Amino acid sequence: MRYNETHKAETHARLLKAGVAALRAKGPDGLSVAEVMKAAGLTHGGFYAHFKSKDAFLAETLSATFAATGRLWERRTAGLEPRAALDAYVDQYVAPLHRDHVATGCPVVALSSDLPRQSVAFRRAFDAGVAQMTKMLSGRMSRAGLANAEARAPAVLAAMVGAVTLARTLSNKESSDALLDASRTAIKSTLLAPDAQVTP
Amino acid sequence: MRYNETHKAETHARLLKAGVAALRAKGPDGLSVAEVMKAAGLTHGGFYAHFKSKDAFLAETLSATFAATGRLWERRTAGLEPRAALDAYVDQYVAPLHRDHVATGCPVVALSSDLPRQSVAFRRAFDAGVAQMTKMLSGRMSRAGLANAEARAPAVLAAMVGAVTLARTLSNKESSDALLDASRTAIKSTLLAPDAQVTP
DNA sequence: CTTATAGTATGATGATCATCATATAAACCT
DNA sequence: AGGTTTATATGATGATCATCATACTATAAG
Repeated sequence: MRYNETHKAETHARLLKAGVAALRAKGPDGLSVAEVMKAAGLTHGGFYAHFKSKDAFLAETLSATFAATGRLWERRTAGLEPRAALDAYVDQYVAPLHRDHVATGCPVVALSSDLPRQSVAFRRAFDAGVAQMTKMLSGRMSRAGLANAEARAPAVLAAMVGAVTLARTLSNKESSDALLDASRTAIKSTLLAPDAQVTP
Repeated sequence: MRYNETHKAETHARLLKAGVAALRAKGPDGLSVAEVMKAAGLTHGGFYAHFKSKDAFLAETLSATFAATGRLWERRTAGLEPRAALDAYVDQYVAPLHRDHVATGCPVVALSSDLPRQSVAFRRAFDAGVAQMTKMLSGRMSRAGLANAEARAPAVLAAMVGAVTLARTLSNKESSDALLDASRTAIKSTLLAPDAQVTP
């Protein structure tokens, strides 16, 4: 059948949305083409009218995922003073709620170990996503008056990623909560380390 | 054919060894039964005489992997003074060499995001492995004269895991090296934080 | 009102895979 | 020496999957 001009673009967007919703939960390999099409209310055959390959789809989905989570975290700290926004970011990232929701949480934590086994396009998208996150954190840090933000942001992000990663591996809830508490505290004190040269 | 008593146990061990060699590189799902058998010089059919299922094999392989890397890190710091051993552990873990060798590196970094999609047995083995690593680090810390070792070890381990995880996602070598440097420094200064109460 | 069109559906193909049933063969025991 | 045993080999089964070829169908354009 013949559709209006925007129809294909709308379907494309719908497929991406379905991909974003499922990628972190199922992983790049666990996500099947048929499943994505079904989630968008279609059958498997038409997929290749929208994407050159599954790999291309995954790469595009990953970019969309980073973009979406980026917006989400912006929204969560919107309206706060720079310092409060930075604190809130760390507090909410290194938290049980984040740990317990892989499917809507940080894609770095959800997908990092799949990376070496994925296509070049996927890895490229991942790299860009991490760069975006680092830039965002660095921005938050410098707006909060911390010096050396650009140089220090990657290590801070690493500590945050590691905390949620390890917290997810612990089956004992108390231990996991305690780890998050300890990491949150350590990260915040690292933020105020000597070379941070806080401006008033 | 009939073999001597130890033959089956030897083959079992050989299969595990093949699994250990491949698990971190290919991931639990990317590793195929036939491939493991072939690596051990056998054909696929006999697999189920040794393991109840692929999942059971993966869980056993993961335990063996944690055990092997544990021994490896012990060996790497053997003979050093407690304080030097702790330093060496952090230095070698948060390092380019570790980042560049997924297949022989820390299983937590290599497999963390596969965890939610694996069997209960696998997750249990992972949990035990992390507990072992935490205990090992905690031991190193307290032998090095640091107080609160048991409470602080998990967060330190998280920062180490996060550093290598994030370093692996960065395609730019310089950025990745810089991240490792910064993280290593931050982790070491965290080790000496106020509540560490260093004993002379 | 007709027709060309383009987005989807149906269905096939070939690949990979875990798992299992059965056959084989060589060494241990008698 | 010969029958028994048992780890391993061969081969089949059914499932899942990415990808593609082809058929359909409703509508926008004429």
